[in-house]
Order: sequence, then C-alpha cells, then structure tokens
Amino acid sequence: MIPGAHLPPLRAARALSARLCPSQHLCSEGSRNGGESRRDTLQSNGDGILEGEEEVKGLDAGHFRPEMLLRLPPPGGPPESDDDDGEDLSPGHGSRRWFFEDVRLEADRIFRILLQDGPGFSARQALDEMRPKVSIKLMREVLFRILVSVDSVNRERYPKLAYRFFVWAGQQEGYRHNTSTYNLVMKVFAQCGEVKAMWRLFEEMAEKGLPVSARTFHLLICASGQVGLRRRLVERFIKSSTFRYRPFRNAFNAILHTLLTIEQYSLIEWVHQKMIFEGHSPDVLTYNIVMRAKYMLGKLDQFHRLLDEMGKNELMPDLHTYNLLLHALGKGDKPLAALNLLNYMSDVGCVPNVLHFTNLIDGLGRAGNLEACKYFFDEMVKKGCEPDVVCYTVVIASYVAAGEFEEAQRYFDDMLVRGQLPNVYTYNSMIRGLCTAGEFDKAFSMLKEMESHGCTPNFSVYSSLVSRLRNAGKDSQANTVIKYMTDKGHYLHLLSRFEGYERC
DNA sequence: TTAGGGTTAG
Repeated sequence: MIPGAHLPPLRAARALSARLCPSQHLCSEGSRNGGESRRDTLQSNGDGILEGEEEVKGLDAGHFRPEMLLRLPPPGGPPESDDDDGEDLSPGHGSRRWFFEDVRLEADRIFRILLQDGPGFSARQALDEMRPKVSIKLMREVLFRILVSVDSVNRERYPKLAYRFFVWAGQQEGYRHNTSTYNLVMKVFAQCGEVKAMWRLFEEMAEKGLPVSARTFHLLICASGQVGLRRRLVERFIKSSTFRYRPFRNAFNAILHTLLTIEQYSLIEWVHQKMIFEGHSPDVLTYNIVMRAKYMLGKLDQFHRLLDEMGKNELMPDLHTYNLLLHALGKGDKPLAALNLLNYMSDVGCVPNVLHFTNLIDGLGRAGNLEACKYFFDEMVKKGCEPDVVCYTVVIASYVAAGEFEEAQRYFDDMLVRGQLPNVYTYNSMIRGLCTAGEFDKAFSMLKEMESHGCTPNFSVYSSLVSRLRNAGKDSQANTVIKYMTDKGHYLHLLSRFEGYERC
C-alpha cells in the first residue's frame, strides 16, 4: 500500500506532495544540465518502489519490476443507458424553431441593409422603416453575420457597420444592450484590429454599470499586445465592481484561466503574486493553473513547492492536477513514478481514465520511452479503459517520432479494428511517418485516402509532404501533390508559398 | 468560458 492512501484529505495530499519530492526534478533535463545523478521523484517506501537512475531507459527507468502492477478497479463501469432518444420532441419545440427561423431571416435582411450603407443610402433610415423587433437574439445573429464575413478587404468598413447598427439598436424602445452584445461588437472590433474602439466600449460598459465578464476580459487581453497594457487590464478587472465573482478568489481564477488559454504564463505568475499579496486564498483551480504555468516555464522547483503548499493548505489534488503530474512524469521519463501515481489515484478513489493515460503516454513518447508507452497502453486496455482516437494518435506520433513506422502502422491498423476512426491528426502523423520512411507514394495515397474518409488535409500536411518530396529530389512528385491540392480547390490563396511552382 | 489529452513546413 502506498503511504497516504485512504487517509483524510489533508494527510493524503501531503503524503502525495512528499512523494513528489520538491528537491528533485520531475524532468530529467534539469538534472542532466546540473550534472548530478538523478533519482526518481517518488520516495522510497515499504513496497520498495523507487529510485530510478539516470539514463536507464524503457521500463527499467525508475527500476521497474514485473511485480509492480497497475491497480485499477475491474472493468465494468456504469450500466448503459438506453433512454436517450436524441431529439427533443417536447411541446413548443416547433414554435421555438420557427421563432429562431424568423429572427435569422430578419438578421439576413438587416445585414443586407447594412451592406448598402453609404452615399445615397442611409442604413439607419432603412432600419427605421423596416422596424424590426430588436432583441438580444437578433443582435447576436446580425453581429455574427458581420463577424464571419470580415476579411482583409472590408476590415475597415465592417466595424463601422457593426457599430452603427449597435448604436441604432441601443436607441430602440424596449431594448437594452447586455454584456454579451457588447462582447460581440468587441469581437468584431478585435477581428479588425480596432483595439482603441474596444477600450472605448469597455469604458462605456463601466459607465453604464454593465457587468463585464471573463469573455470581455478574454477579448481585451488578446487585443492588448504589450505587457504593461495587459497588467493594467488585469488591475482594472480586479478593481472593477462590475466584474462580479464571489467569493473574490473566483475573479482571480477567471482571469488566471483566461490567461492559461492564451498561454500567458508569465502573466499568470504575476496575477498569482498579486492574488496572494491581496490576501485571497488559492483553491485547487488556482493551484492547477499556476502549476501548469510553472511547468510550461520550466520552473520545476516552484512547481514542486506549489504542490507541497497545496497539501499543506488541505487541498486535495483533482483529476486535472493528476493529469499534469502524469504528463510531467512521462516527459521526465519516470514510468515507475507514474505507475505509482496511477495506483495512488485508484487508491484514493480518483480512478485514472483515458485522458490520464493519454497524457502520460504523450509525455513518455516525447521522452522517447516507447517501451513504457506500450506498457501503459496495454495495461490501460487490460483494465478495460478503451483507447480513443487521441490516445491512438499519441502512440502513433510517438512511434513516428522514434522512426519506428512499422509499429505506428500496427497501432493505426489496430485502431481501425477497434472501430476508432482516424482523424486529421492521426493521418498527419502517419503521413509524416511515411515520408520519414521514404515511402512517398504511400504517403500520397494516404493523403488521398484521408480525403475520401472525410478528413480534409490542412495546409501543413500538403506543405510538409511537398517539402519532404523536394528535399528527396522528387520535384515532379511534389508538383503532382500541389496539382492535386489545387484541383481540389484547397488553399488556393496559399499557393504562392510553394516557391517555384507554376500552375499549368 | 471556472478547466482536462494529440499533428504541422519554412
């Protein structure tokens, strides 16, 4: 039994953080650079699980022994539900549909009117004459039409149209803009690079006392390029009485989460410092976000310190914490510590699922430990946890990266047998593998095959295939691929990126 | 919008 299992939350969490020793790194890179011999992150215990020496590969990384088995509850799971009829056929559904259909038609008309605005035609007057019933739904429909039609030609004109309509609608009786309509106009502005106008709208929201949401923050922070500006924005939101999150910690969490989605890790550190300074206690979500940021920034000591602190604060790691830890252990090539952690999770009732295994396998694959990837994949299946398309893709990509295409192919075939449909990620990995193996004809066949299976290749796949063909001196085959792409009508606007290609 | 996993050339 692993220490910490079945203990009350505080003791269990502290036991976990003790086992992921703060003084030792999860990732092997740190110790390689430091030149010191590395030990595995999990502490020694009564079961004798422990101590991985550096450079030991495969399942031996971390002194893996056959008796160390993965413990998961027996396969089974909840009984299958058969009461799902799909469609909602409740009364009123039809009339609701008609209502929405009417709104869409009205939005189409308004959009056409707006497009005509200019000398000799007043959209405002036409809208007055049309007298549409302005509602939040209608606003969303119209603004959405503008948003999806923005391109490089109209990006100066469309924000003006959107704003003109927005102002007109705001003057109509019985209607008031809410946060979501402000956010939508801001989104149009953002799409067109009208940052100052976004800030003006933000000020207007404040003046009207309209609540600002995490979405508002997201839009503004994405549009604010400089660090100073971003920090000022965070401060504005934190001070804002209309950014309503209670308890107040949740306002910080909303900001932190947004920053995580846009990969602003340093800013996360800064906001976290500010949060602590202002006396707000972090919860599990806070810790998970800040720990992820620390991990991404390579600050593993601080990562460990936070994990330890989390335990001391009586906070139990959750599924997301475990996900991060497993990925880190995988990438640090610590299969033994990962096995330990999976067992620990099961023991404390947080049963690992396919996402945890995928994260772990992904990490191990990046560390180049294919043997461990295979072990955990097999164990997962044995325990009744079905690998899905992402899990298969991660395994395939790992074998491809290691130059073992035959194994990748085996997993590709296996996923088909198990009824998992490859998607664009899977095909991309396979095509890359075939190119690396010099099997260019097969790579091109697979490109065509994915198309016939409803997976449209993205431009990178074409580009990658073409450049690999060219590098191999197969210019004529490269041109065939480009021609195939143009015949399909794909990415014609990017054709110029293929230098030296002349369209026939 | 208070979360969760994957590909990519130049």
